[in-house]
Amino acid sequence: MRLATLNVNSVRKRVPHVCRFLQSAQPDLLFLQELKCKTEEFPAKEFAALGYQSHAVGQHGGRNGVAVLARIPFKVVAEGLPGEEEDTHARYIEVEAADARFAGIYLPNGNSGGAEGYAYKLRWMERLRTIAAERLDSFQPFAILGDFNVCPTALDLAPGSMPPTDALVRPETRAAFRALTHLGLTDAVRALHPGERLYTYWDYGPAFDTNRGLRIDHALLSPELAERLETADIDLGLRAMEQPSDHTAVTITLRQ
DNA sequence: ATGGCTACAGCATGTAGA
Repeated sequence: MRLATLNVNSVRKRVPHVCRFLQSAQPDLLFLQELKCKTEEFPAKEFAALGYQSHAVGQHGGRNGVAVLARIPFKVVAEGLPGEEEDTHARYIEVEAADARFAGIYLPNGNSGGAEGYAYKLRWMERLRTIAAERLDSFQPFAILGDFNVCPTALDLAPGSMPPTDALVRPETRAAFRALTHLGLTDAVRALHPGERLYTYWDYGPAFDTNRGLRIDHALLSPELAERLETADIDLGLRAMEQPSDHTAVTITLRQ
């Protein structure tokens, strides 16, 4: 089974990129983030033509938005992250497929909106930890894929590319990420590539050519799925295309 | 340390991204 995640930075601008990725990587499930469109504007037909059914959670105002594309049967079980009723951001989708639960997330960046913007990010991470704990307590195979907006360690960003006060690397951010993984979730890319400098995001401009990037897109696996982990790879070709997203895709394969 | 990019809303720039 193949699972993938990609922050598209506007899905309508990235239809060719997503289609190329679907055809080359052939994921069973692909989670998208930063749709930047309303639900009804999601280009479902283009993906259906390639054999992928989809479900989008869009948002008014051209911000956020998450979706799942699947070539296997799936059922959407959540379109938002529980814990804050007044939270209208489209940042969470959860599906049931292949006898497992998969969450696709777009975790808040946390650099805008001042202190409240960062506080929202930390609250969101705590809400995610709560949900992850519930899923793990029920012993259902579970994974979280998406744009976490967290560089977990110093190995996960180009040296000197960020001030230590940035919301992606702040100690409180990293502690919240560890609180999540310490529940018993495995960082798939890091598990198979220990010690390697790998990035999933490069700023627009010269950053990709000079490989000054960040590793902020992750796949976290419950023990049942981590035992089946076979490969975890980052698609550099997708980021090298014309008019790309500033992120690229992470793909993992599970045995069976 | 960030906006030198990019995208969006909506029509001039402001906000956000990371």
